[in-house]
Amino acid sequence: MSNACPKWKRQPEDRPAQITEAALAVFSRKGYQAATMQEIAEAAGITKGTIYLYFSTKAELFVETIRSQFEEVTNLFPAIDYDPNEDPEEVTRRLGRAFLDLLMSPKVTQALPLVIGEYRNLPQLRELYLDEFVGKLDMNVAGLIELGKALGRVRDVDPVIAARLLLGMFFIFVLTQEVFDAKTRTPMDKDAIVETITRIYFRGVLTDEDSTCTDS
Amino acid sequence: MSNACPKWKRQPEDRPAQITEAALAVFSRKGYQAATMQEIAEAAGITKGTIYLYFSTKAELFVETIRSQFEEVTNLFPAIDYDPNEDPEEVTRRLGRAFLDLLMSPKVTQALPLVIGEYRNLPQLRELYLDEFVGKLDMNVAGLIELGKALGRVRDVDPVIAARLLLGMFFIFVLTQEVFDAKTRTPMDKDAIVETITRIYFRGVLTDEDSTCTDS
Amino acid sequence: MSNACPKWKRQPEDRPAQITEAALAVFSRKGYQAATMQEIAEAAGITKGTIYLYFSTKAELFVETIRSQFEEVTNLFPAIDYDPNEDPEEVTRRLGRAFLDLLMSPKVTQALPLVIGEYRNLPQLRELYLDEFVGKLDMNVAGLIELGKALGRVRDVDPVIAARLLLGMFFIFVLTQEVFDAKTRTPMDKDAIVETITRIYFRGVLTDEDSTCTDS
Amino acid sequence: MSNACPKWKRQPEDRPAQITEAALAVFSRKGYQAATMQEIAEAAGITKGTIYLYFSTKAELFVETIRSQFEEVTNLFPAIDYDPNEDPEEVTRRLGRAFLDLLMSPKVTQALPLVIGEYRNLPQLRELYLDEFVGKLDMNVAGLIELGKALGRVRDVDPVIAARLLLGMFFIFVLTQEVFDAKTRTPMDKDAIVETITRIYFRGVLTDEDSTCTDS
DNA sequence: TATGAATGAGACTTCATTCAT
DNA sequence: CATGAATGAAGTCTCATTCAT
Repeated sequence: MSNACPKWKRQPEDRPAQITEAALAVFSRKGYQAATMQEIAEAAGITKGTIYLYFSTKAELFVETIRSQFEEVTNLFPAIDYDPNEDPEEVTRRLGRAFLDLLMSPKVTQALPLVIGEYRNLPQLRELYLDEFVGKLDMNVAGLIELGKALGRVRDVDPVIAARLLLGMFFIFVLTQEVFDAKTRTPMDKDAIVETITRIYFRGVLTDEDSTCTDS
Repeated sequence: MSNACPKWKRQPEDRPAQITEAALAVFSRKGYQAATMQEIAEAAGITKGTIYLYFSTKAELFVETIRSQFEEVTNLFPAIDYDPNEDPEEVTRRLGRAFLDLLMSPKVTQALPLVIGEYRNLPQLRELYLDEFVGKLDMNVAGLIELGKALGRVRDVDPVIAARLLLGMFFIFVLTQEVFDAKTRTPMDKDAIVETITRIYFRGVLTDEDSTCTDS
Repeated sequence: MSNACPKWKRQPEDRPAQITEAALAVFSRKGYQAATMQEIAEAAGITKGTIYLYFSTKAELFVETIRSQFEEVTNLFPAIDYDPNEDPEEVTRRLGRAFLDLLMSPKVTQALPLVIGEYRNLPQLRELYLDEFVGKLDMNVAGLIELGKALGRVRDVDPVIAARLLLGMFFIFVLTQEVFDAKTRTPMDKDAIVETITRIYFRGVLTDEDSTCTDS
Repeated sequence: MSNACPKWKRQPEDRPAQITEAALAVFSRKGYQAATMQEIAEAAGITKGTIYLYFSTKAELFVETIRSQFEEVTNLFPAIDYDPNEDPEEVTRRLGRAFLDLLMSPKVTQALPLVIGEYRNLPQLRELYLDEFVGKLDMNVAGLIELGKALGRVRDVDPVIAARLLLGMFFIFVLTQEVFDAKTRTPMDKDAIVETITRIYFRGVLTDEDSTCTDS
């Protein structure tokens, strides 16, 4: 195909992916507006003009970059196999762990703040966030909760609200510890976080003493 | 008195506040970068140059705008009077309600995404968010949790982590329902949200049956 | 006159002079364009608006500032009393000294580069420089040279050219040593400069041996 | 070849030179501050943005413009071939002529006042003037003077001071006649100027009669 | 007289986008 | 396909000048 390419040739096989990867890195470092096509091109090892062969505007490049990240993320969590005999708390501790790893992966910690920062001017991002991210997460977790309810293991709560609460618990740590880098000021042990989330989500903060005698 | 003066309004005592208010509106509609000083000036009913009499750069105006919002918010929640005889769950339901109202106020729903969108290029925002917002919230709630622990009402959890989890539960709804406007697609009853948060935070999702016999 | 002025009152007796003095300092530090009315006002201990009570524009202030300096300078050199019996070389050494002192005074070293920098956009400066400065200097010195020629002491040279050459000899040192501050890199003794100028101007650089036998 | 292309000229090999040439013209007409990038671009037949592909700021463009002029000038005078048998006065008359032509060339008459007008805010100009212009001129001429001294032809004068005096003699005419355009009011014959400079520089203004008997 | 808040035109500079090569 | 020189619209910030007090 290439007539004896002398050095390393930038693989032209998957230019779009090559570009969105570089774009994510740059967008994530500078933000959407502050990032320049020049920088992105440099990061991708190509030149400005070439980007326009694959993406018609900067906005489109941005949206596609975000979409490709979200796709990769949501592709990761359908694989929840649930064994009804397993201790439900244990199931969720395991799930919670996987969940936090996912939400703390660079894909998410980079893409999320970008979406939050730019959804105003790029309406597609709003759809993307609500449908592809929150929506799919909700649906996944809500399904588990409904299952638990059917089995009498889970209380009578709104499954979607409950699902989103679990997301929120993880989210706040991702946002604060990772995105805002609070981990350098108030370090928190990842295991302790997962453990506390799991415990509170399942048992609540009150002692059993209270929990056995109170009825809300 | 004479509102017929065609040009030139005279300083209405508090120009800075007048400007930051207009600025919040415009920033919140367009984002930091996309907002122009021209627009902000128009929104404030003055001219571009006048802004620079009070704020030396756009960045400074932005940071001060955010700071003033955060100040107003954090000034609102020290007023937590806690009666030890009151049912702790009831206390928190009440507090939770106030909390959600606060976090769902325009001040927060406008300021937060701006901070998340721009903290990269404006380091002061990071401090502001961590110190003035998360930090103060953590401290407040963590205090209550410690009190609960001392009274034997609350389990042995890390107070700061537990506090932040509560914040996260509210936060995800603010972000999703308000900021991203999911309330127009998946409306959720505010009371149901607060009720579910309170119940889960205190009792967990599992039924009492489970909760009395399991030990994590 | 002043009803018990409490502290030091800025003498309102001669505002224009007070302002041009401050203006010279600021203009000279920053240049005409880079100097701001604000700075000048501060340097004069008054406020911006006040300047406009005495000078209608920045350009006018500038021209008047320069004019006042040139006036003071040219007022200084008519006082050349010439005693025909005195050794002409000695006369000029004395004059040269006074001349250099004058040209090296802050008035000149500050005003000259300003004129050179801005004569393009302010035609009045060109007149000022040519008429008030060069013209008067030429006339003064040329007069002496004509006198010398009449007495047979001075060779047959064009008096105006010769006069201006003397100015040039001093000028280059003022410009280079003072204005451009070369004195910090290639310090030169003031006396040596005056001595060399005098000697060369009167005797030329060639040795007497040559000077007696060559005829140009 | 095709001069019908409406938009978009392709890089004519040496854009930088094309730009600095246009810049010199505009700067020299308006001064540094008053010149606009727009005007310069128009003068160069390109658009504003293009200038920034070659010069990062207006200040850099200015300094480079000056530097390129000075370089061309200083590249012109090393070619002083000196024949010891030639009459030294004749040598210098010849050199003086070349010197004046050089200093009176547009390169110098345009660049010098610009330097004098802006050295305050652009420190590099000071270096440029002192090192590239005055320094190199001094060195050149001082070399000749030292040679003359070694041959016993030149008196015991400080070579650097003496060299600079010669520069000053030319300089004042350039400044006054050319830069300030005094030639339209008091025209002076170029040959007369060179002749007078040469004569005075070599023989002084005093008559031989005096020169043979006085000893300073 | 003096003030200084307000004005608004104008400059530099950036950068997404185009297109001749 | 790829390039990168060129474009030009747009935005921030400055500052001389005005004028109500």
